Amino acid sequence: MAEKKISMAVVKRLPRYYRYLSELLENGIDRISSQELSRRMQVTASQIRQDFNNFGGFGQQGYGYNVEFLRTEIGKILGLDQTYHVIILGAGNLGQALANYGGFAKRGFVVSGIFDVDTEKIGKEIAGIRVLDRSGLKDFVETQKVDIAALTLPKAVAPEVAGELAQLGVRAFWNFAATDLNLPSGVVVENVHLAESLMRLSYNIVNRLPCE
Amino acid sequence: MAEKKISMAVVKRLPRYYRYLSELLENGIDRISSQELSRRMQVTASQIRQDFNNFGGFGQQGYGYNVEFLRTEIGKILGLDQTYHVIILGAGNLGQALANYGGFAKRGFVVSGIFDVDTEKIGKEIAGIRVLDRSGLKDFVETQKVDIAALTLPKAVAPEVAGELAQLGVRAFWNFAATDLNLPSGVVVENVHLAESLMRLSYNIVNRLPCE
DNA sequence: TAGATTGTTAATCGATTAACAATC
DNA sequence: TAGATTGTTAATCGATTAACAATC
Repeated sequence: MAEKKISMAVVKRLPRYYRYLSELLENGIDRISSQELSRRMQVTASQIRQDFNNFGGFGQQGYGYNVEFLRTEIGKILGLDQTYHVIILGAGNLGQALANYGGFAKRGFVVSGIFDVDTEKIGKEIAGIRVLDRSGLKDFVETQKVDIAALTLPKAVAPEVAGELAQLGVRAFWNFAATDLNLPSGVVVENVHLAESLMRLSYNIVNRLPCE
Repeated sequence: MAEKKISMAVVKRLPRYYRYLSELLENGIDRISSQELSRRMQVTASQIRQDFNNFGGFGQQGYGYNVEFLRTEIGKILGLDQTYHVIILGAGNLGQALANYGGFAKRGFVVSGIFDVDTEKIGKEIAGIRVLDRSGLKDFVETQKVDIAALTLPKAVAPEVAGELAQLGVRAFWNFAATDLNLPSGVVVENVHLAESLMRLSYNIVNRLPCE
């Protein structure tokens, strides 16, 4: 299906729309105009309408948008109507934090395995899941469905482990290691580089604060 | 000092340059051309030169860039030549992960306090730092220097706690809570919305994979 | 119907890329 | 000097905003 190409700028904004729509729904608000959403989200109403129209008409002239419908549609676009099996590579603090965070399961991201090489950690349970030896990774991936691999391991080993997993058929990576993964095309990578985030913060401390 | 305004697009790329330059240096490479860096980083040489030139001439015609010099200069621009005192609000898994991550201290971000309301956690030590009762927060901020507050607490309380801290003079927030903070202008916020990151990943799984 | 608000086109703005003169 | 590569201007591309006709 050759749909019109959605720009990355739009895609990056969708999750935030989804969050705001979810909050509106929780607050019992069932309809909203682009103008009112604009006010709450601090983006232009024009942009909101342009963004939504990339996917066809979700609104109704003279009325606005139905919050529940819009939320569901954006959820579908984001692929939140599906279940994803996630394995976590690295049972350190960050890996544990991800495993324990309940919010993901709610959105259909189910952690089905946690792997490490540290014998101290192997066998322990995190969020009800036993930590497995990374030597059993190949076996696991070949027998279980794995949609996403979250990489919370040292940057020295991340590219290698990711490469192996890609070879075994894993098509999506949530990368927390401070390195770029160079994987075959067709494999998607979402990077979370905390060190870079912190540097942007310090940039703004140094360069923004004195002025405005 | 009214320097030319640097666009956010450029600022977002600086930490990645910094990372690549650090790696080059580790590998003993002391000089690099925009073309070679382009090849490694998968961005255009033109963009690299434009980016660096926002801050004045770092290179030399016919030679390229001196890696160590360039890295130091970008480090200064990013404010990495300073020390920042960080407090962590919320001693959950994510807060612990941040406190334990050694990489930050290396870059001048020193965790000086961790706060929680859970009596189970208060008094415990994380990464050598005792977890304090959040009721003592005001006192702490008034007597110690606090440059950055990392918010790893539930979204329901994050805006309120951030508001208090801003009132007490904290000017920078590293926000991991799944909510937007509406703070007075002059206060800088860097958001790390893991749920949104994961949604972008699932979007790409659903919408990118079948195509290319 | 009249009022409101979308969907969509056109105008503007900003960011990226290309090209080349300056210069090491 | 000749070759290489930056710094910088000009051209292109894409994203955002403004405006308004369509329509509920």
